[in-house]
Amino acid sequence: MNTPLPNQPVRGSHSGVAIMAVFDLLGRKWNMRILWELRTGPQTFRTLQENCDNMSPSVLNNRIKQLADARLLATSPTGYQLTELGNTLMTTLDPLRAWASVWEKQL
Amino acid sequence: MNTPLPNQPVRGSHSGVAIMAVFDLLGRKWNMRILWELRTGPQTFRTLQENCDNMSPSVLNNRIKQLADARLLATSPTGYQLTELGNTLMTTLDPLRAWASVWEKQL
DNA sequence: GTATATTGCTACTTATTTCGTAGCGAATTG
DNA sequence: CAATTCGCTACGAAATAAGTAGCAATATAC
Repeated sequence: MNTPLPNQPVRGSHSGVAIMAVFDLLGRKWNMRILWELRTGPQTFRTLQENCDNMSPSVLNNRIKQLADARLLATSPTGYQLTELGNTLMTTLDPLRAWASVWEKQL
Repeated sequence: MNTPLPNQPVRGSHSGVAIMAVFDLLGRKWNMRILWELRTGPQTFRTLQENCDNMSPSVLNNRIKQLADARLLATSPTGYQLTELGNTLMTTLDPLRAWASVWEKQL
């Protein structure tokens, strides 16, 4: 499973359009969640795993590599943390929380 | 595969917190892409399939049902289209395009 | 009004992804 | 130096997605 990056073909699309790479990357299970959990600060492998409902370590490890390839997270002395890019992504996804609560009310 | 909805347990989380349901739903392959393709207007089953890189009809059908359950899309005389909720979701995801292009530049 | 094409699917098989569990080697703590 | 914690790998089982064929219903063409 290769890491979807802009300017190169991604799963299901050969256009290389950046937004398609985003959909491919974030559409893989756990990726959005992992970034979300790291919003509030760095976490170790095992803490992150616990916070992501004990997702399997093999998948977590795989995801960490993908997200690192995509320059959205990086390792630090205190654990994995968002890069600047990862942070700005989370900021653009931030309004999702508000949307989710509207959604919740309407259902 | 059940449809993740707020206020009920979703894959990997039993909290019922709305944002987790969003991650579960949007984290499934094609869901974000399908909504994105419908941004600009209604599409028939087969057109949608073509625009989603000829995804398999079985999965498309499955996703349509999920997204309809989640009240994000509905059928109309001219094909499938976003509901009001679906539209507001796409609006909140709109800044992703801008982020994606920054991402592209930095890689 | 009958042949042709298109549309929305379903069925089924195969491939890929994800899960779940066990556990190892390195670093840290007592 | 024993015990724990940590990051991670291996690997079989389960779930999900892909790929292909095709059918029934409606629309279009002649």
